[in-house]
Amino acid sequence: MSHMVYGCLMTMDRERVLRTAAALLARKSTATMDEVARAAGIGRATLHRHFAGRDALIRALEQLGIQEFEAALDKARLDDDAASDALRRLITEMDPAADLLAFLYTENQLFEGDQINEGWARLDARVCDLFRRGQQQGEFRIDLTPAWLTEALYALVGSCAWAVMDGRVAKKDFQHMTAELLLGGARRVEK
Amino acid sequence: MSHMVYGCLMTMDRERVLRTAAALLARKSTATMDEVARAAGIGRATLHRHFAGRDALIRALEQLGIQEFEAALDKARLDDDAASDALRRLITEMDPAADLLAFLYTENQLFEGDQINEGWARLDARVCDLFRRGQQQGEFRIDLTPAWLTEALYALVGSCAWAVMDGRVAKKDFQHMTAELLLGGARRVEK
DNA sequence: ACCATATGAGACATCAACGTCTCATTCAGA
DNA sequence: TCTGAATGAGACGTTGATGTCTCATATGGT
Repeated sequence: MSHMVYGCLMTMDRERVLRTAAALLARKSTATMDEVARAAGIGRATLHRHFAGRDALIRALEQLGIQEFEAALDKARLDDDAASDALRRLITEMDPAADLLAFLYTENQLFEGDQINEGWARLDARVCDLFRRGQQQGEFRIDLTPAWLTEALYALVGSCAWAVMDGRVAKKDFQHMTAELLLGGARRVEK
Repeated sequence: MSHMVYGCLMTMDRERVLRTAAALLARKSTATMDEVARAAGIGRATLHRHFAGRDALIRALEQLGIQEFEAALDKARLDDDAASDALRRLITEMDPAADLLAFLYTENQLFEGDQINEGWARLDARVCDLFRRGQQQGEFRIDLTPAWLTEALYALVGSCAWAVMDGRVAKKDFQHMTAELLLGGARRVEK
């Protein structure tokens, strides 16, 4: 049966196209479908065969981003040991998907309430729980709300990814810059 | 002469339109010229009489943002006393313009090299100098580059403004949340 | 070598936003 | 009250991106 091979090739290609699209759209969020196709090295018609339209492409990117972020959350084992170390692990795991997440973070404002993927709420909750645990265990300061720390994590990951793309921050420093700034701000100050 | 009155009214109105446009575009960066006009309570034709086109509107917003940011930098007296306190003052002064700056920060990626206002470089340098001074005086940690701390300031101000718009952070907490997180991350840790 | 499928290139209609225009109305100052 | 400028509403034409279509070609499996 060619169905197995067909399906496999499709998903592989689909994956590759999505990666390329994410990389391009992270830099230029208004990139044309034609530009996306060229960047992926395929024709515009083929791009439309994979994704019904621009909306479908963005939604697929959103889905991919949710998957990657969720995988990062799983791999980071947020409930193990100190919250600081868990946060460090999370940032490390987020690194490969930073571009995609940065794009989705700024683009999410466009999903005007009508159709927000419920996946984000679940992921938000997991991150929020980590900060809350850190606060309850006396590791993090309590005057910064978990919701804000969560928001700050996204913002710093996104802006650091953007700074790396623009050459203002070295790629190898991504984890250190993001983690240290956020941890320094979140950690409780010993008196 | 009606010219004086005319000019005054125009600039006043222009200012008001720009404010409204900034508030709207910060939430929905793809807002139509028609939506911008409606939001400002004027007709689309009138909007075009004030600003030659969408480009001109964005450029005017950019100019306004640069002005406001520069004024904030001046009022914050970045060279006085401790760098920490100067940074706190800066964030306080940025508060009123946070929405506009948040919009411009995310929108700047669209100015693809061809026409970047040189004003930003000057402002970047002033902020960067503040962080550098803090490092040289032993107040800030030196493993985070001034360029990254500058970027982080923009990112945190922007995302906090956005969080306030969405009700995830209380408006009165803007300064505290932003300043404390950034300062905690920037400050040198006593051993 | 053959055939089915996927692909790339391009043509085409559609559509939304833009920019320009006109015209009736409103409003402020003389 | 009169007059001229500014405004709002709307009617255009234009443009750029989108989505759909066809057809020739390439590719991969048999």
